[in-house]
Amino acid sequence: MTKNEGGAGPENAEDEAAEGGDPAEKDATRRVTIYDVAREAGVAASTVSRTFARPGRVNAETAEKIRAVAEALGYRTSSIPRAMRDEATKVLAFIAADVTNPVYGHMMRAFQNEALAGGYTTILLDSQEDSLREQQLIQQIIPLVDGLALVASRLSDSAISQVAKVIPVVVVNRAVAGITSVVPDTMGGVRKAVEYLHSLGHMRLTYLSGPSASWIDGMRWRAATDICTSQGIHLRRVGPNIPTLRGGVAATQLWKDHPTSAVLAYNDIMAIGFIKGAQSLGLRVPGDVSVIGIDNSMASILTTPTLTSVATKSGDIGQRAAKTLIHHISHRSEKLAPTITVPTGIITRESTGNPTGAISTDLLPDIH
Amino acid sequence: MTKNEGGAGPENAEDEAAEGGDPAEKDATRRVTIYDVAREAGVAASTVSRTFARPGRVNAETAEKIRAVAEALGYRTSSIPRAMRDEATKVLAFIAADVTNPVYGHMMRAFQNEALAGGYTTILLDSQEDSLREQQLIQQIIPLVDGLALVASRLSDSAISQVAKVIPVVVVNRAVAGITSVVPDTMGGVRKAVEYLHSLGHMRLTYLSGPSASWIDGMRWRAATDICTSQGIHLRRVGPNIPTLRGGVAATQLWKDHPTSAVLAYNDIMAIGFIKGAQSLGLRVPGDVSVIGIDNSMASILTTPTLTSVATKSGDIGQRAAKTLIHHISHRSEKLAPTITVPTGIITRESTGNPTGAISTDLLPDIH
DNA sequence: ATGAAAGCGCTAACAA
DNA sequence: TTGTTAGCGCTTTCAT
Repeated sequence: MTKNEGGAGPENAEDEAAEGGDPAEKDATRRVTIYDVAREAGVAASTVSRTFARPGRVNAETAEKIRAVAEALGYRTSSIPRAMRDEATKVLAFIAADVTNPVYGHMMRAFQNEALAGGYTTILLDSQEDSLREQQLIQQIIPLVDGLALVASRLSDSAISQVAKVIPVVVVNRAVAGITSVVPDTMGGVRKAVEYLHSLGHMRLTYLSGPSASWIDGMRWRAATDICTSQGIHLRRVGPNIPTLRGGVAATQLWKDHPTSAVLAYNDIMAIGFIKGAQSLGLRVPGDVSVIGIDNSMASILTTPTLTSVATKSGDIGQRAAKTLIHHISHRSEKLAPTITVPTGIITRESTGNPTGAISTDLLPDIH
Repeated sequence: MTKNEGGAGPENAEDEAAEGGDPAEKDATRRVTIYDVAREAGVAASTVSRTFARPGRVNAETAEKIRAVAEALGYRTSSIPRAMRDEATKVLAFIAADVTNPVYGHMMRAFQNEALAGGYTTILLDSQEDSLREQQLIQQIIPLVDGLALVASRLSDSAISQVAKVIPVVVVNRAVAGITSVVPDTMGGVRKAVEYLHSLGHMRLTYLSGPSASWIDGMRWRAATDICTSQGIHLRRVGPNIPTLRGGVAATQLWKDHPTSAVLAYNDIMAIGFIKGAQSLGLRVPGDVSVIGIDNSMASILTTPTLTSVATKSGDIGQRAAKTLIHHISHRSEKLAPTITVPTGIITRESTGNPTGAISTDLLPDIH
């Protein structure tokens, strides 16, 4: 890899001064090394090395010349040998369960920007919601990076702890004992949603759960349970469901056996699917059923009605995750930071309103 | 890096059997190497190397034992030394302009799955639509990967050619002379859209263009020009615009100075923004203006009215890109494959209909 | 400030 | 089949 084929190479015809009876008649298809640069610049390889690895430890003029030669020769610094010696590669991996979900895209961006500020490059990996694939990706990538952000990981707690022994890890949208994690304030967000519904007059709520392997889904359900209990609201759970539009539509069928005046969904896209499903049943939203999503994604303003949603600032999460991870890397011996919670809010839109009570009982008299 | 701190480590108290008067009293914080494994297993380092790098060239029993020891010691294979020697790392980089856009997420997935089938791991990088950042990411990542997929690159043709001299490259959603590229059949897609509008009776069309640095935007405009000319349709261009919902809304203002009965937007999200803008102007879609997007993203079925859109199978593009790139890597000397075009279709939904003619002229009589 | 030379972890070439 | 040994490109002592 990393080299040209034998094709045309017209651009460096004049820089091989000492070419005549040259000592190394290499095949001319290798990549350029510090030795090439050193020879060309008339210095020792170590000087070239220092120029790039330890700026300042070399005479400014010498460095200048070396950089010029390196540039002309097309030399590229590489973090690889550093990695071989157990040193920093200055690369961070962000392993998400689903890169197709814009929420993670935004999180990754914030992560990347924060990482960049610390001198790190970020690479994104997609586990496709598959724990085996996630495990393989992690093993593949460990040697290349200084730290890992495991986002909505589908791995078991013990598997994550295992990984964290080998390399600095921060888990996102999940908590694992002993590992630093960054999570949204689920309890707060769900509370706001439930209290809002309560204030509207809703006394019966269904939670449309997400993937069974999702830790955060469990948190959301737990939060809903706690809050509904304390508020005296009747709560039901439907699921697990596939967290897609289709999954939301399908959930409508399960919900309608025991309808409630309000529904809280695992995420926006499922909430929208549910709305579509309800509408195709002839129900009106929010007239017959109020719906709240979670994520506050762009989709929430595209649908009709627009979707009330619990907003977690994914940007903040990404930023905190990067900051924390970088701190870990540079202070490996320090005690682990505790779980970091990012605040959450609720954005009210058109999908929520006062319950009419009429339709539900009318339509489906079998609720007890 | 790659090692635990000296902190609490209660869980592995039993696996250090041969610890007593050990020969190498290393500092115990290094990562485990093939030498560690070799010593522990009582074989030569090269045998361990072969076990992982060249399976089959080693006695099954020996290999078995070595694997066991390696596992116990926590040894991890690394492609790094291979990379140092200019050999394969079996990693591919997928550099996209915007990971926040689900279109690229899907493309990346298909790419990843195809790559996996060929034994490659894929990493995703986000240039954030910034050519400087893209350039830096590329330089950073080149030493770690065997090939690059440049998706919707914002780099100049010459910069891309430069990169392609150093490492196998496939450009996606763009064509660069001399570099293999995978692009949607823009001409075909736009033709279908225009012909469809024509069949509906539309004779005046506006193209809402995207980012000025986008190669594919140029292609779409060019295709629209060609086709409208041959069909005798009046075409206008509005933009460049930021390819976001907001950008689409803003474009409405520019459009309304010279309204047309139909609008083709650079992508779905802009099309939806345009619809929102038009609606807030009191116009009905498709009654007063028909709108077509490009991408056929999920957003197109979330809005009201649902959006007619030109569908490019991003999955197919990703797959072809991976296939092509891998072929390049293993056949570097071969002549470059030509541009690969992926077919395109049109999905008609509610945002398009017959022109009424009435409103436009009525509302804005200054069109000539 | 710079050079010479000894590694770093791993693979390849050559023996055995 | 396995061990020995010599690199790979770069960093790092240790001199100078």
